[in-house]
Amino acid sequence: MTVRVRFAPSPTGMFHVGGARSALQNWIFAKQHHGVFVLRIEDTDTARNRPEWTEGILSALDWLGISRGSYEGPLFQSAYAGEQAKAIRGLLDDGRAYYCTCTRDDVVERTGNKHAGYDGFCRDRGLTSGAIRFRTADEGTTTVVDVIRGEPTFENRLIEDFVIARGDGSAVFLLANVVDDITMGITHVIRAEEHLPNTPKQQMLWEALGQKPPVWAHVPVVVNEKRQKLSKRRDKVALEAYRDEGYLAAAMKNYLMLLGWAPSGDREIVPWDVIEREFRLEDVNPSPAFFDEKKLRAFNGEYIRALPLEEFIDACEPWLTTIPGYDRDVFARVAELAQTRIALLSEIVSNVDFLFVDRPTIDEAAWAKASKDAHILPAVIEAFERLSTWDATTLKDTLVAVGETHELKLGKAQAPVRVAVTGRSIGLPLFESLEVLGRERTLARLTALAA
RNA sequence: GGCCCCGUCGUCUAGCGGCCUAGGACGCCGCCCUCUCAAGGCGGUAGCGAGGGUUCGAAUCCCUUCGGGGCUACCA
Repeated sequence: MTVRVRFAPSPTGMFHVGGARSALQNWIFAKQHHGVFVLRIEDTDTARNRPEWTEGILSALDWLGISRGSYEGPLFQSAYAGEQAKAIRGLLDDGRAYYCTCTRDDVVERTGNKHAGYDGFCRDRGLTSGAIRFRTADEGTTTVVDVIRGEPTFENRLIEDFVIARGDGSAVFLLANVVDDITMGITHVIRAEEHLPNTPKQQMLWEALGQKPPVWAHVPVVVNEKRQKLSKRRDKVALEAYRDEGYLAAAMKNYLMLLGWAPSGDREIVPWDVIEREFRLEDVNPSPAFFDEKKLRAFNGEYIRALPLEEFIDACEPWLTTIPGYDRDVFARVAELAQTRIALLSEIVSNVDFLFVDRPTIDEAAWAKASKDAHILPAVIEAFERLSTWDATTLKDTLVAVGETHELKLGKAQAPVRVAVTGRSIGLPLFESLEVLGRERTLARLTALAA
């Protein structure tokens, strides 16, 4: 039997990093077993269903290396309404399901317990319309065999007769999800732990529909610093947001896979093919993992530094081309110096923008500090003007000399020059920057601040 | 409230009865290097939630307890 897994996101307008992790895990599992990865868009909630949302999912997967055409789909849950209706009909005919017209309030009123599950009021009323509930067993237990969690067991009497279809006949998630999985021949369901409580219900459905349940694997949820499940509402969860800040896909993938799992040996930053080879679902740590952006950022810095120079330059361009006057050749001359100084690609802008703008914006706090020694500027200008060669070494020697006559060490002497020329107190090595900037522009900026 | 899951440094993890006076990574701190800032090098900080067992021996097995989380819709 060939392995078939699925990734089934609902279109919400952004791609959740936790979803990215699940997608990657499913993808690797399929690949390891020479199986098939199915992408199913769960679009049955009309409130969250827009074509562009789906496109967002496809491009996010693309970014992660799960490219279009390399998997089955996208399939749409809405396209399987017929199968779902058929399954519901069958369950009704078999007496496994029944119509119910109770509202939540009715149930609470009858049971006097706002936490109580459905009381089975409509079981034998022989209704022919309303929502449809699945009749669960009153005794016994349902055991879910889970690759990561062992065998969680649930008491059937505590599982209420749950709704499988709305009043209009359309399938509800629990049922639609199962019918689609059956229709698509899914053999392994790898998804987030939040679905674990649903699993006994879904397993009952698989069995009632005459199918052997799939192998389940509930991976731990990704949590925030307060150890709550990462939510779109309060946390930074959009994969797109990280991408736009300049996180590299490779770093993100590596980091995501380390949430709940680790490759062999005392190492964490490893090539993707090692992860693909070594990852084992059964080795996934069952406890929730904190999404630590600090660590992700450190990983990203390492990945950026490991980039061949040309690739680094290419990778920076989407951010650099937003600077008027950007020139690739000029950037290429300092790229190597910038590479060790950024952890996010977006940070490249503040490191090199002074090379392209007419006049840098002077950071006030930086100038307030550096201007204490700004009295050397006229002497620096004079010395620089006399230079016959304009290169980093000469510039440095010159500033050292000027500094000495003013009893300023290089560390002090460079400050006003740096701020005047780049606008900031921190940045690329100064003399290489001046060399690339050129004599004319350097002197103009020094003169402007010397006053 | 009920059900279920989880519990090793602040964080992510290694560990699957002796190799552990618990290893690595991020963070943090210090030192070195140094024109700023990084990068790099070196060193340091810090943990088996608690209590009972089982065993010659427990981070590893069992029980209890405490703590955290998830689910609990005619959403997915």
